Amino acid sequence: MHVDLKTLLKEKGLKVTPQRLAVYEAIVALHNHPTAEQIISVVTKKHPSISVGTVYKVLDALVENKLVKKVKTERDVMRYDAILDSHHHLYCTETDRIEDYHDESLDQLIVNYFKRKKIRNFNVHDIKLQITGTFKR
Amino acid sequence: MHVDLKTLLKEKGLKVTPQRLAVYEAIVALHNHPTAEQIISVVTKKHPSISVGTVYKVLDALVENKLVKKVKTERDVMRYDAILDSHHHLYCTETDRIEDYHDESLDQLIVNYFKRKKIRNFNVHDIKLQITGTFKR
DNA sequence: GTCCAAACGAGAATCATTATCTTTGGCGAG
DNA sequence: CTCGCCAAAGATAATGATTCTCGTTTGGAC
Repeated sequence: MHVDLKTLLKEKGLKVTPQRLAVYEAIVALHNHPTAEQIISVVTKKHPSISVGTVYKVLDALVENKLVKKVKTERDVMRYDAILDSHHHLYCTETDRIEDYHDESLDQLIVNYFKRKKIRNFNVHDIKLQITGTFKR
Repeated sequence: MHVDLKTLLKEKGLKVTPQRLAVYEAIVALHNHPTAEQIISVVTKKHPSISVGTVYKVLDALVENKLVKKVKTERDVMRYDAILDSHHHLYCTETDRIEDYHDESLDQLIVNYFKRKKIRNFNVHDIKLQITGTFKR
């Protein structure tokens, strides 16, 4: 079950527009970190009148309000992700696929580690693992 | 002491050119993950005849041969880094500064963790931590 | 229904990065 | 040391994702 975007937009004082709903739907439907290009392609299929610039503006607005996440890979364009919670990423070096990786006990381990060991001159807000490798066939 | 680039290039069967030396020197001198733009600026100060395209080609060649690393941040252009070993990154959300973070016991902890717990359908090659936060003043 | 800031559409502009094509020069063979 | 080949450099055009501009439309408070 996904949160209702209409409600979230209203809470943030943002207008509910068909364009925003369409873009958000597209991201949810595509899951797995689509690029702006993929999002545009899906959105314009249903709503051919929505312009490219608008999709980018909608994405920015959603990111700004933490309804969507922006991800960047080593050799790639931006990717977007309907937000859920903080998670790690598996990067496949062969196919460029990105998958989410959730692992609470790993998170616990790391949090505990940094509870004991501080980094000099640095306040840690968030830690994400970038796990590169290959998917088994 | 830094490794001698000349030797490394020769080993890889690459030609030793003043342009490659200059670019590599610039990265080493700048440390802290310069952008291509910063590298170009430093390089052309000493060697005004080196063209922008060449710097990019040199960077590609160095990355290709694992003499330099390419890093991408969330809202930024590419950054480069003279390679030494695998390390983690501290990202400052306030200043956009990136610093290396080495921590062998942390690496050990994580390696051990994944030695016990495998990820379904995925062969891990490398794990990097992306630690975001702020530097203390 | 009216109003107006917020959002949109269309397309131009930006700018980091790539590609193309010609010229140069590193360096191994002789 | 000289030659010749081919990788590499130079100059510049092209690309392409993203941003900007500006005139038009519209969500939603009143």
